Amino acid sequence: MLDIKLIRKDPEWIKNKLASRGVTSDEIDELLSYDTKRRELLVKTETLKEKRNTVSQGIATKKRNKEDASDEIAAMKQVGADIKEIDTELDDVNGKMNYILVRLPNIPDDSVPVGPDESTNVEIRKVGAIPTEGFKPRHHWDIGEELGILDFDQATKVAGSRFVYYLGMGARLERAVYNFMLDEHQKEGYTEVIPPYLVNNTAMFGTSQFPKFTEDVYTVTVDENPLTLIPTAEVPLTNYFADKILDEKDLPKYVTALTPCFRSEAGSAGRDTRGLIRMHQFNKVEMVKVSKPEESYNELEKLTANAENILQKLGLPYHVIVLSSGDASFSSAKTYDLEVWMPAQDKYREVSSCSNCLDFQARRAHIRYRDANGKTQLAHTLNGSGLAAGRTVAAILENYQNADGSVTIPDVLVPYMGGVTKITKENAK
RNA sequence: GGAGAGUUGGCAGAGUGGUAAUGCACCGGACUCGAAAUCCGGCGAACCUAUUUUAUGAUAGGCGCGCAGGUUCAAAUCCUGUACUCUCCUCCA
Repeated sequence: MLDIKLIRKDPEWIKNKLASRGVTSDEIDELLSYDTKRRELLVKTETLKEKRNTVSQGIATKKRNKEDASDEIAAMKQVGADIKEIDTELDDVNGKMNYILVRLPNIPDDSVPVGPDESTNVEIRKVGAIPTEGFKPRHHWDIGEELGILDFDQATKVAGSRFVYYLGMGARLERAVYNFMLDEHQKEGYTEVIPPYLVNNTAMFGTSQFPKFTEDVYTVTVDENPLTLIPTAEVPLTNYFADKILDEKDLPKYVTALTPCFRSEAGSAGRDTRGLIRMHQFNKVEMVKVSKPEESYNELEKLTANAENILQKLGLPYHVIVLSSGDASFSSAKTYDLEVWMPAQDKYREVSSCSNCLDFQARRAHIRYRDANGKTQLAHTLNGSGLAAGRTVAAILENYQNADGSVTIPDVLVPYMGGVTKITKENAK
């Protein structure tokens, strides 16, 4: 959520900044008119409440002295009615203002390319050589099904489309991948967390998935009490700090978690219908940071480096892009995507998204810290995948495939695979 | 699932209709070579608004006793709903 004071102070700047994020200047004008109205009503009602408080004290004194106070009480009856009326109007205006305010995306950083969508993203760097096998690379789903380590058909029968069974060495490989990631992040100073996988609406609002993106998630309701299956560990990890006032000396905070992620993928029908790329349920290792404002962009670079470290150690070619203003996620001021090379698709695919949300989530979730002067300040929050496990497995299958259909295990994963260096039809189960 | 108790400032803890005691902690001062102890004084979350100043504030006011409503001139206090915590019973990986 943006700071209404900031919008009030420089509306033209905000309009300009949010233009490429699908926000019209009319929306900002409407928002500001509600803000003006709201403040007028606040002054009115607060003046009346001050009067009520003063007179009520007088009534209390009189009553204590056994004097008659019926004139004051009669007068206050009207004041009370006036207050009620103004407060009702105030609630209405507040509601209208917040409806717009909580749906405004974050302001892109000055370093972010301005543009409408992914076509205006900019490549920052390319790492690792794209492999040139002497054979035509096959898709990971073909490799996986042939080895018997992935079963999409039976998963479709049991759960529906966009689900999968990992079997034998496939399951083992995924476990190796995320254990490796968690171990690496622990070395970088992240605290490992196992969070709740279902969260309430307040948490979903805190990280700004709600109210705008309710259709992208699965929500279960028991006795009228709705809980949402987390679409990313960002939600429970960031909300771990909700309603807290941290000590400046304890910042930055680094946490990491492996969780399943659940996404309805509404609106992506027909895209990536095969393979591990776009599932309703997938494992992801997430990194979350809470930092002081002046350090958050430096922390974003370090966070991105932590994610890149995984790809480098796995020997997977990738590139880093900075998302343009129109393509970045709702709460992000700046996002780097890491895209891994998928030989069979002959293109890069996203495996990580690293974002600095500034105080956008902190304002919603009340994540604050006390600075050296004892003043409370909003902290900055960051999050990044490190990495999506399923997509990483897909990338390993494709990049490490051999002509005979077997898949070589990246060196760093061999210890996690119990010494196995290659998945073949023979050892796959 | 059943029964009961509870939720108040960083912590502890009073307060059953008149506008949040008190203690500890914290800050300043005195005493002291310094500290502790003691004494004196101060400070009570977070948030919002107005005025003023612009830097990191000041002043006034509102709000605030888990949350949301209601009754009342006035609600921590009464009523309704709800969340959570604890204890006991039941059940359970």
